[in-house]
Amino acid sequence: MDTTQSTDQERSADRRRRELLEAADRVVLRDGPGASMNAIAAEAGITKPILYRHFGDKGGLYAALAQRHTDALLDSLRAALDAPAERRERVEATLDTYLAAIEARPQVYRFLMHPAEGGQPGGDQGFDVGKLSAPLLRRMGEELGKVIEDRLDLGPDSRRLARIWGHGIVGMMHAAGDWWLGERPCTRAELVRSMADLLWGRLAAAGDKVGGPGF
Amino acid sequence: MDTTQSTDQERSADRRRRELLEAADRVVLRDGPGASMNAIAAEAGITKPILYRHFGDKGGLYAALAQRHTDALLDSLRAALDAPAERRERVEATLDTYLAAIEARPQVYRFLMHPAEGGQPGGDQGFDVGKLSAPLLRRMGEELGKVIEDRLDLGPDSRRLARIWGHGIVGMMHAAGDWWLGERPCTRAELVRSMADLLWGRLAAAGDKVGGPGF
DNA sequence: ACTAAGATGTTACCTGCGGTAACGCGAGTC
DNA sequence: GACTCGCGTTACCGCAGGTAACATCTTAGT
Repeated sequence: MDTTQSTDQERSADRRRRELLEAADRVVLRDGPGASMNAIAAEAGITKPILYRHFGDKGGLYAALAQRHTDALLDSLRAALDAPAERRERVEATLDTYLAAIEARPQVYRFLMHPAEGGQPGGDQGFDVGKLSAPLLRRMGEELGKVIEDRLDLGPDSRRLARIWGHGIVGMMHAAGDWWLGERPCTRAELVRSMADLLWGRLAAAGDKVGGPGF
Repeated sequence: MDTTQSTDQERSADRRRRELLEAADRVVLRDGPGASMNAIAAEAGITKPILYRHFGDKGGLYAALAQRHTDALLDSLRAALDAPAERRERVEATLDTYLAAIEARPQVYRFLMHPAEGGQPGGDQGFDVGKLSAPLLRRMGEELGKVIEDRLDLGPDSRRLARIWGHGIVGMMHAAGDWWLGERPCTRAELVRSMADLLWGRLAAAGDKVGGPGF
């Protein structure tokens, strides 16, 4: 009759999907990535085939799960990036936001950076070289690149330069954050300051060490 | 009798090990990471248990394999880093060396950055947060950190700063290289120049864009 | 009211993986 | 000749991802 029924069904299916995702989230948060489909289904109170009907395969579920977290994190980062402040302050705020996020929920972070391996045997041949690294890194790199291009005046090659810097800075943040999370060699604030110093050219400005090997 | 026998045996075992590693290398190069132990054993003309006797488990084999390539790449990088030239030239040479390596053999690169997932079910609980990212990244970060600390005069916090920068720069190189390898948005030389520009403080020096949103 | 359709859920199974136990066999040693 | 010991095999276990086939309950059509 009216559309309420179809919308009800639609809503029901959608709600179910969200419930499943939340269950999956709990399991991944508890068991880390590599959580089995069986475990996730059990947590959701159902059995495997339902998961497969909703998400196709494990990659689909993980992609859906990853997108939720990625979107959330990207929102935080955009907020820090858009704050009304000096450029250096904004950069530091963005770095700090990212680090705070991975510090608060390392399991989620680990899951986002380690997306399920993928690649079934057969057909993958011949230098495919697609989706090498985590989608989150790519998305963050692209976003930052856009922001840089929008905000900064970089001369003729502005577009190319901005994208390269976007991916580069995100990679720097990621690698340093990963190492820091493992070894905790200093406070978060120190790490943020040090990285900002690097981006502000202190590497180029530093003097050679006296008595160095050969020069 | 004399030691020739034991040395012969030793040599034999060692040679076997090398043969197996080379076979594994071929398979990984062909099938990418995720190559099965069966496939590797078949390529070597033997069966699985022999692999397990030599390397313990899949992680052991992959670790041995990874170390060969990692050592080779690190040697190249050290050479570029130690060249007698201006700092900027050395930085560019190092970046270029890395990019040339991943460009020449993307499958190897992919394998090195995607180390086997690990983590058997059970016991892994409770915020372990170890070995999050690829060992190659860590090693490169540490090495670069040492070089920076040795060469540059960074004031009081020299040690901390150098390590942070080491990991950060390596991460920048990795992420930008990964993205570049996938999309090929520019030449290698352009990428190298752009990254060096970033490290040389062009981000801080750039002017705000006129007509930007709000400032 | 009876039936047809379709979503929702199940059990039971297939394939392929990492990993291992048990056995076979040839070469040296006493 | 018996004993061991390195090298190799077959056959198997457990568990993962993924699927086929069956059961069920709701809803629509006549």
